[in-house]
Amino acid sequence: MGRLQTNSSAAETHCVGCGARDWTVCSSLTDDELSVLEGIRLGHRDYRAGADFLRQGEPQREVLTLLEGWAMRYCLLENGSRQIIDFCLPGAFIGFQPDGESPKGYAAQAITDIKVCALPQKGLMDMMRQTPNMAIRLACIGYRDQMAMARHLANVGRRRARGRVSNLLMELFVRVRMRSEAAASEAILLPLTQELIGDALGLTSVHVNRTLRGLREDKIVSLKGGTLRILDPDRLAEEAGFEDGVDVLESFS
Amino acid sequence: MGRLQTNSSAAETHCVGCGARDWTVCSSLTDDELSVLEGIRLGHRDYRAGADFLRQGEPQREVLTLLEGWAMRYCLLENGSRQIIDFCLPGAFIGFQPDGESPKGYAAQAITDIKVCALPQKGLMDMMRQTPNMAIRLACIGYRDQMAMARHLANVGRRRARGRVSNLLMELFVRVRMRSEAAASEAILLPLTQELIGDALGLTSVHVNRTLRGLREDKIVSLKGGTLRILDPDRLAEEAGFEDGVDVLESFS
DNA sequence: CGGAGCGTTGACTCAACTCAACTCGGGTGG
DNA sequence: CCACCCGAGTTGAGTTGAGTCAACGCTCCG
Repeated sequence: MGRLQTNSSAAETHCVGCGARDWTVCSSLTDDELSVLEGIRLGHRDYRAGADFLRQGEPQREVLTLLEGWAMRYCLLENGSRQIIDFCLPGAFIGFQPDGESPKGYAAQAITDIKVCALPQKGLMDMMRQTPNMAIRLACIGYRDQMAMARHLANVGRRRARGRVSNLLMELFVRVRMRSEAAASEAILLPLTQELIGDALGLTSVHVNRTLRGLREDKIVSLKGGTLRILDPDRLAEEAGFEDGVDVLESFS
Repeated sequence: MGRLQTNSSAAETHCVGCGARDWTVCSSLTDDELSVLEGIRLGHRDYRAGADFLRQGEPQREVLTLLEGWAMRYCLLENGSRQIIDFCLPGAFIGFQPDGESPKGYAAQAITDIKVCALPQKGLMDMMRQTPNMAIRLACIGYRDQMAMARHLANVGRRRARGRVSNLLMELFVRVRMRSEAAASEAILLPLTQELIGDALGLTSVHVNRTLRGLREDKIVSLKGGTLRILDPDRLAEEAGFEDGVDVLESFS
């Protein structure tokens, strides 16, 4: 379901040459540690846009690192609505749960076509026991993501629609910019529908639409056909509640 | 400011006898590891209700384990409003940040008078490098808290006031119940003002008040003078969106 | 050519906010 | 001991931000 091919074969690159490595768990591992990791990994996988590659309520024996494309983690509520927890960019570490046996509290879905690198939970836990470096790295990622989620929570809980949307766009802009070498133009690709934005921000897609119109009419941003253009960075930062403009970058994944 | 006394002295109990231990980082450490930890800890501290024992924007060289009382972590927004990230009960691990030097993204405040156990960030990191067990434990806590925060986010983003309040009360009830041996009566102590509840849920205190009135009039819960009484657990679970009633307990801290 | 999915817009509704007054209880100082 | 004050909780009236419902346009794709 959505899965394109089985574990890809010999053609698969080694971890050392991994394009996403700078953003993954694997960064800051020694070459030795990296080869251990390479020993236990289950290989790469591709999923189509829209594929649920991690299901809520099911236990999960694997952990995934996003290598290419956009994904998201989300919670499904009993009332049928969906809360998007976060948007994942290459390097994101998805699905880790200390207690591998208990059912996951969230699901994950591919937004664009994606490629992931799969690791067995168990093998990873074993490795953590032997190489503290790995355990530390995982802990760091866990707390970093926690911070990002706290910001997201504050955004949803305490800002009006315009502020929420501005804040999210700003955050995504920054995150995308960080991993593309050339920071030349102010346009980035944002493969999000208005419904996705709404589900991340606790708004309806209709209201996201109106809000975006407002921002467009005020010449602050334009989001059209998957392209986000920041027309007035200062105004946007203000609407978004970024006090220090773009200095906060460090704290993003 | 709010601090009652300096590091308490010899009277301080050993980690082995720590009353909060079952809920702390320290659980699941061997006696040896525990004595290492005991070697680096900075001692206990007491803070008055209302004291900000961890400030947003300042780097933090210490990590705290809550031993007694209630606390909260919160974000202050530029617009002056406050978003409560979570409520902390004894055992909570507060203030850990992989990169100890960068400023904290949130603050923490005592809700009641509290007692905490302080550890140096640096010492802890060193210990993690030597005892993988500790690193693993920290990672687990980080991901567990992440899950709790995701639930909180979903609650705030995708439920109406009545559902949010019900959900929060249910969660707190369960958490408090878990750490009190006798689960006899249905009443617990909840030292939260309506304003705190509002700031956690993205509501105004006025609206929390009306919502609580509604729940009281419907004979679902009563929250009066710091005492929470669940009058109709089933209805509450339904309002709160707890599908399995009280089976989800495991996943709480 | 016809759908399906996404975006856009308008008209109407309603949940939650704002503002403001008033109560109640506990603490404090004269 | 009493008057006062302050913080928390209540309640009402009016406002508004966001949701709902519904129609319609556009584009891509089969």
